[in-house]
Amino acid sequence: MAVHGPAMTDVARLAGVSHQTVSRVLNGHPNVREQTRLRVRAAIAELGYRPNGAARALVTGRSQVIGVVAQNTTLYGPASLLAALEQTAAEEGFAVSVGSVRNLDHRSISAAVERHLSHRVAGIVVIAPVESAGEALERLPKDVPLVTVDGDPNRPVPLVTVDQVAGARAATQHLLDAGHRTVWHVSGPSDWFDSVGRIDGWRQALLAAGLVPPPPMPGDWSAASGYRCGQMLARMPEVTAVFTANDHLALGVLRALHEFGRRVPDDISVVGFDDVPEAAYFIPPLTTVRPDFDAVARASLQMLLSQIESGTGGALRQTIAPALVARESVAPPRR
Amino acid sequence: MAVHGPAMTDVARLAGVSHQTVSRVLNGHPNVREQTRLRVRAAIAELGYRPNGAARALVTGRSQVIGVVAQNTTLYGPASLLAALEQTAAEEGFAVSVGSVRNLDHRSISAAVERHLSHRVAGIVVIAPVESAGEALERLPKDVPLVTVDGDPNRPVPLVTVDQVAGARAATQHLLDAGHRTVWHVSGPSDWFDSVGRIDGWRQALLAAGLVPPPPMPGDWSAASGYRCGQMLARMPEVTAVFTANDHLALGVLRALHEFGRRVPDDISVVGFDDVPEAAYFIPPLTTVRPDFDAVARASLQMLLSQIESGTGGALRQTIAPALVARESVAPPRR
DNA sequence: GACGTTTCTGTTAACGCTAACAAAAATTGG
DNA sequence: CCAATTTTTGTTAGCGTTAACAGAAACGTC
Repeated sequence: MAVHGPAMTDVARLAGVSHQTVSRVLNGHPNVREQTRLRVRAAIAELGYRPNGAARALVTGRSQVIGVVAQNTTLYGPASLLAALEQTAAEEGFAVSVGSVRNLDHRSISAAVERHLSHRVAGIVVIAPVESAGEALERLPKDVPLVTVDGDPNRPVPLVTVDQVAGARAATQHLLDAGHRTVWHVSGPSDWFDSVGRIDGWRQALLAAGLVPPPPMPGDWSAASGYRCGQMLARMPEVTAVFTANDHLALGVLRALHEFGRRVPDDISVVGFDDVPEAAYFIPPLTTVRPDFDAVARASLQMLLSQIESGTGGALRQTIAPALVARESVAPPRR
Repeated sequence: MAVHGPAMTDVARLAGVSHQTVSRVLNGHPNVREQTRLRVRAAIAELGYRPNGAARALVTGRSQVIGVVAQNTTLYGPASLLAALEQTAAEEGFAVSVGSVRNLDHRSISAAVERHLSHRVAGIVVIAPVESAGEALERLPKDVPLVTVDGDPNRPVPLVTVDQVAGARAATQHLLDAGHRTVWHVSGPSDWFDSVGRIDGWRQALLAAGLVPPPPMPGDWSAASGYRCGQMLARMPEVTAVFTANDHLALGVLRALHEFGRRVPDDISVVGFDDVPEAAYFIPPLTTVRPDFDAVARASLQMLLSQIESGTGGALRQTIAPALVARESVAPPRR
């Protein structure tokens, strides 16, 4: 395609120096005379020169790009995470290349990672919330900086994760504190670690209160499945409090309860997870748990960068605590 | 960082051929003996060789990467678009590099584009829904394949866009057909083309029916602003039908109406735009307009690829028609 | 079997940059 | 003012790939 822009030698010629000096100016090398630096900068500006990342990547063996592997970036959680990662990476001078994936199975993940590797990305962030993803990761080249987000807590891979257990415990405790006798749970898909953690936290809170957890009702994150679970819950008169694994499930539950004439929070209290921006405008406004996606992004990127710089692939671990956001969907049970 | 993987010459040595033959096998060049091809493939597999995209990009002047510039990829529309683009691009063997941007002003956009250019992306897709973005685009190098999505219809730049006007007209007409005397509108921010188009379509439908459009109420896409507008609408007894510029605005309106005891659809009908997955679980299920993001992504990518291949920067234009999705939030007005 | 074609394979030279070293210029100290 | 040092600049050699051309095999044809 048409005119290749000017190269370093063109800048050098215009500034009356060698291309190496231009390179030094570009990379902030200290030993360049101020006057020379200015002349080079002027030449760069005049020609509209842009360094060629490919050439740089070739010679240094590493591009200023971070690869992200994620599934379904339409969901609120992954989308927020991706956006936050991109922002943080940009601040550090890194671009973000997305390799989204339809299914989080071995092959898809490996393929996405391969694509990133062949572009010589500096490091890879895998948003790997399901079991099958973890396996794919263990057979990756060991020399590629890697961080997983919301991945398997039991794998020896650097991991940043929202503290699902603590969040779920807080949500459940909040309902117990309001006076409810027990709390039901609409869960996410059982192969997501997020789901498992949230089930776990809910169960812990109940057990700690000396209660026997009722069977969790399995959903799939969607409002549709929340609606189906809600239809069952609505018909069970003993249910007064429900914790759903995310806000969209809660939305479905809310509608089912509404249809069955069970009022929220008067008859049943509901707590969600994620704090999607719309949660405050559900009917009624939803009490929920807000994970700090920015913090997760920052932590993962920092972890990745330290690997990139040091070259060591330490198996670190960092957990971000979420916060409960109280709104109107919780009230004491009526007696 | 550790071991650089094997290079083409290593494969060549193992297979007993020249590196150029390896290159030919990799690029599907026809004139290679079947037997040689197999030997090379075997060597590639044995060594776990991965072609170096940077080297390829350097010599061809173009990487297999498409840059996407977008704002706020957390919103449903942009997120869906991004995901669809990534899918489509992957099918064509392209990676997608995201340069999201806090504000869609000149400088941010230019900066994001610069970043992409310095990585020698093959082309750029700008999701540029606001006025200020357009200006930045006109001063870009002319030789970079570029497509804008949801951008300014009046600029000489290749553009793919959802037919906002037709969608809004359909939504409004749907309400008029149900028997409503007029239709109110809660709009998006006035600097978004999406908003302008939707206002336009709404207005057209009313004018075509011989009606005088009431003043549109300005929102900002958020449920919060929908809620504020809804509080006003709820107090106006003459209002029986509302078209909101997106589903989240509709959610806010629904809640305000609910609080004021105005029932939907019995007292007031509401139609949204976007068909977010949750819309079917609002109270009541929301009638809305569904843009086909996959189609938009396919069209933009195809347009971009044809520019990349041909080298010509034709100012094409393509419009994707959205579809009305009827649910329960619309009913005839009570007399 | 010699000759022109076609098909396949190898050789060489970039692409634009950084790293490593070499040379020149500026600075210092006596 | 000369030598020793430090700072600044230039030269050369790759990084791993593709493009362009050159050379070698294989295949017909007479």
